[in-house]
Amino acid sequence: MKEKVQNKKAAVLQAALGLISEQGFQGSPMSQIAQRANIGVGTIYRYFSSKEDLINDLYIDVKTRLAQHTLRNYSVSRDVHASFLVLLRNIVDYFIENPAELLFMEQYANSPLITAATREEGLRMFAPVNHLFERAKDENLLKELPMEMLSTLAYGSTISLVKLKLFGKVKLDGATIDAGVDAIWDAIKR
Amino acid sequence: MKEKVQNKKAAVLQAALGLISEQGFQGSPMSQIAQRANIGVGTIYRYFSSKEDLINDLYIDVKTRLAQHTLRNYSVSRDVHASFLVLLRNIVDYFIENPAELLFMEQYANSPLITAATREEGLRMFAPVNHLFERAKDENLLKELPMEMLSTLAYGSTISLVKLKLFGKVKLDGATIDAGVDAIWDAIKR
DNA sequence: CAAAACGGAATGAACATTCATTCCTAAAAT
DNA sequence: ATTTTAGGAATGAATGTTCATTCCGTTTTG
Repeated sequence: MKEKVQNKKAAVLQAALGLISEQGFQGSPMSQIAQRANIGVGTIYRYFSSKEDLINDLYIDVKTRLAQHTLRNYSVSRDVHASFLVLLRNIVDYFIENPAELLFMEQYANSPLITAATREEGLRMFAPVNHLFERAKDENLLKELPMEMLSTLAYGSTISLVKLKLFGKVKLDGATIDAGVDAIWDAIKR
Repeated sequence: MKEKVQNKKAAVLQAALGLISEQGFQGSPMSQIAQRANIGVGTIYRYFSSKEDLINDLYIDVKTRLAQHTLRNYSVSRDVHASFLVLLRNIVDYFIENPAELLFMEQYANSPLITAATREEGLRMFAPVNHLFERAKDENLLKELPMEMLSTLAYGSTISLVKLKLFGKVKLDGATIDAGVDAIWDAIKR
């Protein structure tokens, strides 16, 4: 059944995500991935042609879910500032709920294991975000700095925020995180 | 001669840094490290008891140089805001000059390969930076957010800035980077 | 019952580490 | 001044292990 097929493929992806985020790609044997997914080693190769193929599929898989969550409650009708806060808060919430995804993305966002095509595909999913930045620029809300710099600053500090919440020694409540997101806006706003 | 000893050990560390930053720890065989350092494989084991020992030594090595460069031209007599800009700019400059160090640090700052003791030792080197943040807080210059959050935001966006300069598609001149550092201050300042 | 899916043993390549041997240098002997 | 000797440094072939991938007998599906 197609259902079972999807089940096994998804099981492999989930097992791989957990192991790779903890131990890295080279530190996660196919045998271990199979064991964690409760299937035989050989079965993995029915769904992925190689270990590299597996990690590229996983990259797309994670990025897809991230993009979906990021764009939750996002609407072009809302004003730019509010939209910006919603997007950042969505990213924060998603990674707080899914730490393995964060570790995986951080480790492989710039890895040579991820092919250019895969990376390209991942980028396309975030087009609305770029669009929002353009809108902000048009409305003169942003500092006069290269767009890439503004978005990179925003994303970089957002990730820092999540890491602090997940791995830091301090406890952060929702309000404090919101204040952090506001601080990020301060960095890029005119 | 002692000189030769130091030369070989340094050669191993340098070779390992280059390879590990590009291919990761598990992706960098001792044989390849030896080859790149122009020595025999066995020789590595005269200086490092294991591959894990090597990466921990390398971590200290890199962190030491980073701390030195970060604290260049830093003086407690200068005012807080100026000191802050100097420190961040030093970090940016160091990593721009040493991309392998950046990639290495990003990959292993939170890796289980780095022992708690090693991490601890690395942290101690940045005591003056924490001190500066305390001073800023005492002078009421910072937002009323947890210290860890402010420093994390600052460091995270600084690293983003460097990555943009190193791997981004846009060209960034010194003035633009300075403007970026200013933006980071905007994020944390009251 | 034929075809597809599965599992895990088998294979061969790659690897970290060891260790018997060689190399180098500098002091001792002549 | 030349040769001998000694000991630490360096080496890389050999070892045992781990791993990705393949292969093929078994089970499940339709």
